[in-house]
Amino acid sequence: MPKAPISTKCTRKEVNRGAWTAEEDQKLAQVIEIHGPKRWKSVAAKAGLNRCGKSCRLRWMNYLRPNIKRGNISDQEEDLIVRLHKLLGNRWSLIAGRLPGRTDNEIKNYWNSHLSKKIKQNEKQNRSSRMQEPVLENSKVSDMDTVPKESEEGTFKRDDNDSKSCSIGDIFFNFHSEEPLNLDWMSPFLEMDETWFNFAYI
DNA sequence: AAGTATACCAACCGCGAGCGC
DNA sequence: GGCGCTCGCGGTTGGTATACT
Repeated sequence: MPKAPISTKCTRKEVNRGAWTAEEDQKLAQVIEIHGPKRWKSVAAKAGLNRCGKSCRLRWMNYLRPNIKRGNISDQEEDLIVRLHKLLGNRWSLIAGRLPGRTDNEIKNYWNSHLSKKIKQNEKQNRSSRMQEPVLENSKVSDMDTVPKESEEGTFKRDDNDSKSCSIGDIFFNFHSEEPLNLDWMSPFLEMDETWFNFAYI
């Protein structure tokens, strides 16, 4: 008889769901203060919360953690999010890692509700304005043209071998530069993870 | 004022990776 | 090596607030 797949879903009937109460937050924070943010299943049990570990982790990561900023994403932060998304695609945790006090969930929500629309609008405007411009020989492509299509749609893949087409120079050096940059040397780094990024993005 | 549409965001879900046994 | 558990991530859902008709 085949074994049932391991479920990560909180299926216990008695498990609390939905919005967290102030009391639950307090209990969770107390237990984490003592035992640390690990072993979420036991944290939930120790706190006497009828919540699954996953739910506790999410609550801690997005709300209860110290130094969490809420709301009012500044223009600077927004600009950074756009640039990072251009580079990394939907790797929200990496993007959040570059924005102190912001969570991946918040950035993801902000992107989905604000920025994705904004960018689509910009694209439309760019396209329509380009339609009216005369086509110049050897004319330089715009920033948008250097971004992989998938990235625009938010489905940039981690292992995308075509990542060379992402205009990393726009992000790291001079976002609005008119000068073409030779960035071939950087393409190997595009396959790497946060480590190189911490090094490269200052 | 009431009903409907849209925007926002907290929370949930499924999946994959990492780790210890 | 295989299994089970835990964690983290990204996609999605659903409830609430606000705007619009």
